[in-house]
Amino acid sequence: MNDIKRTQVQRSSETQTLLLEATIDCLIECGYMHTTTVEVVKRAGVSRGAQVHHYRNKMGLITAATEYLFLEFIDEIEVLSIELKKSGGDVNNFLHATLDKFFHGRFFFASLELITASRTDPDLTDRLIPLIKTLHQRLDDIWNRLYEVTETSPARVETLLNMTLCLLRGMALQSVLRDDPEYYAELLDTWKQILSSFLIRKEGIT
Amino acid sequence: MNDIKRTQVQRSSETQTLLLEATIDCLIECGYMHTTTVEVVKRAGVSRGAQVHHYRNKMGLITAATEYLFLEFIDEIEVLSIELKKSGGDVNNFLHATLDKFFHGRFFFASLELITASRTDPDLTDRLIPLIKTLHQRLDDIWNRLYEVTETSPARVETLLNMTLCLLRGMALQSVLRDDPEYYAELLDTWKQILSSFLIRKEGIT
DNA sequence: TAAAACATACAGTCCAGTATGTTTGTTTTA
DNA sequence: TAAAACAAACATACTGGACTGTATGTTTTA
Repeated sequence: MNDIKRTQVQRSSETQTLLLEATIDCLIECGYMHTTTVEVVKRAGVSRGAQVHHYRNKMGLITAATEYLFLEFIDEIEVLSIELKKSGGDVNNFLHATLDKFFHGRFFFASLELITASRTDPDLTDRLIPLIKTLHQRLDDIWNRLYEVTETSPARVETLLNMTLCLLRGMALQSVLRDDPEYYAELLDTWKQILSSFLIRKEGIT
Repeated sequence: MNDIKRTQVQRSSETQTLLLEATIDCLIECGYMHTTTVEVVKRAGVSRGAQVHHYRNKMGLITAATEYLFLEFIDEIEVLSIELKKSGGDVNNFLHATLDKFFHGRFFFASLELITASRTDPDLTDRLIPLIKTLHQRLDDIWNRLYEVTETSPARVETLLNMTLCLLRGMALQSVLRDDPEYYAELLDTWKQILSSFLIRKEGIT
């Protein structure tokens, strides 16, 4: 046996991570509908008993995976924003990077499954709302630390952030049935033009 | 018996309508995940045998219901655009009406269920793509008949339509977990301002 | 040796598809 | 034109599979 002795907390932590990662992968590849506990434990390579030991039921597993996913996403954005500050990039850079996270990262499509499922599941809704609120709060903070609006802007910084997010969300959703990179590039380009005439980088922070 | 004698085509047509309506209702109220053939026939008030007679399997039922839904939606938009032409309304009116259809009509949330499900179901994707294409083509036509861009606009009419749709889509999706009418009103208002500086109503048609 | 972590087996439920039987409407024919 | 033959529409029952939750047994660490 090549069994290295692990502490209980190590064993727990490692098994939990395996389960949460598998759950997110499953959400993305199979959808909420086919994310079954059986499929998750199969992907995680642990037994059904282990899953049930750490997460009493399916809802507990889904909730924990969602929290895990959201934290990962916002941490990535945080890193991005710090790099942007350092490198002195412009609006487009951050926007582009955020878009990239949306389209090519695993955040959006996993969220899509969760949000769609929660629409008809009050239980899930109750669990997701606080998690989403925290996420948006942290996004607002990051955005506000980076930008301020021009004098002629028709909106506040938060409004422009939220419009950007809605636009990205709508584009990502459409991309499920329309695979057309040029189309999305054109939309995004137009939006960048509009946005950059209203938003300017905050000065004074290197 | 108060059985009125109906012809075969009448019987078929009425049963099919019952089934399609029930399917859409079920998609909205239960979600794709819980839209089972059993639940649909219960809502439609017909037997399982009747359903299977008209739609060989679940996929056939879903596909037919989707086509039904899309036709209904685009017909409503068509009516709206004709009324707009007659009354000489502006961009905001049509936009507002379209938004209303998105949020309060049954089109968006049923579509959301279908699109999300199709993301992990190649079979469903194949069936939805042609339906979606037709829908967007007809929307493009309507929009092009109504508007033209200003000389300073950064985009073509289609691009602005599609940005509008993405924005609405993103807002509607967010509304699942954030019930905040004022928030959406502010986003929409800002977008209207931006849009109206780029779009003008076509002349020459009463 | 007690408790946490993990594994296996079972029970109840629900669903899609199928098979087969019954009713209703339509066509044919005497 | 009325009855017989046929086909379409509708109904019921069964089958096999999948999933969640639970119960109970085994291994690993403290």
